[in-house]
Amino acid sequence: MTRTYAIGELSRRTGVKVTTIRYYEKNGLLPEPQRAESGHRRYDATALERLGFIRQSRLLGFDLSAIRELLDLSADPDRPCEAVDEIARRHTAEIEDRIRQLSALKSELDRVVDGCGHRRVGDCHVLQSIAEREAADRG
Amino acid sequence: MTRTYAIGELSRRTGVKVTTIRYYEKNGLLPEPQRAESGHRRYDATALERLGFIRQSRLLGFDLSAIRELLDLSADPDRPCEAVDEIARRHTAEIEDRIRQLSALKSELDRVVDGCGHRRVGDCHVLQSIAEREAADRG
DNA sequence: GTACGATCTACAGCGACTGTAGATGCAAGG
DNA sequence: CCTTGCATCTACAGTCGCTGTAGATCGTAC
Repeated sequence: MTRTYAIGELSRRTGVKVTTIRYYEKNGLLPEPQRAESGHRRYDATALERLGFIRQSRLLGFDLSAIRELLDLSADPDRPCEAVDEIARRHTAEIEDRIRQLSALKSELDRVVDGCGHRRVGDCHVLQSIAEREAADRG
Repeated sequence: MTRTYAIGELSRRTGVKVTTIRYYEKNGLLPEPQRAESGHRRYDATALERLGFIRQSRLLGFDLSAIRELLDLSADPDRPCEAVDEIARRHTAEIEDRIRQLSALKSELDRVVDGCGHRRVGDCHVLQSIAEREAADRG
């Protein structure tokens, strides 16, 4: 008879909020747990581990559908792990893209903000630059 | 009698989707336009300019409440433009933060993905690294 | 017994849209 | 004049990953 946890304790142990745990359950990331007579959810070590995995994946920026895939794949330990690799690399590539986009954005913004001499709004450099940017579309 | 535009033409000229234009109107970024007898919206050059400004601001990553502020400020050309500058700099700082976060995330991910030798899922390096990451919280 | 916190369900709200349904309008071709 | 086909209209639901709310019940400590 191993230890079980109420949802609040699971929450404390993983750092995932109670409402979020229920949300994960409703969205199929966590299986429906057993219930105490009172109707309260009771979790075991397996659930603790699984939720920990979900949390770490979220911290790494994986979205829930990617996490679902990772969990599904890990249920099947004999399959080759190319699919796992694929998901991780795709995600890395997305983050690289995002960094590139944001860096481009930042240089645009720097150009816009640069040289604001605290004039009146009427001839504000920032507002003018925004209004005049028609070339740089599709960022 | 200057030229007016139907919503579809405004959309084509600014690159903002028709539904998005109506959304902006509902959320107070665009004033309610005049209507033709049929009930169809009719826009003028002022609306075209304002929507262009909104689009460029969105491309620069400003959120709608910041854009609302910018539009409100620019309605008052005699005020000093410090507030405008403030908004732009705050936004730039947020983007710098975001880039820093994503860069940290990317090195984490690189460490996780690194050295996947296409094993079986059962001893997949990627899954293990995620499962074992308990130290690096609060990213 | 009673007070307080934890848990329950069910549903609304966030931001910035996007998509849908079902009803009209309008301009061009036959 | 009639049809075809797109544009436009309103109103509302769905996206993602939660968060917050209301109102009820449960469990535990005093």
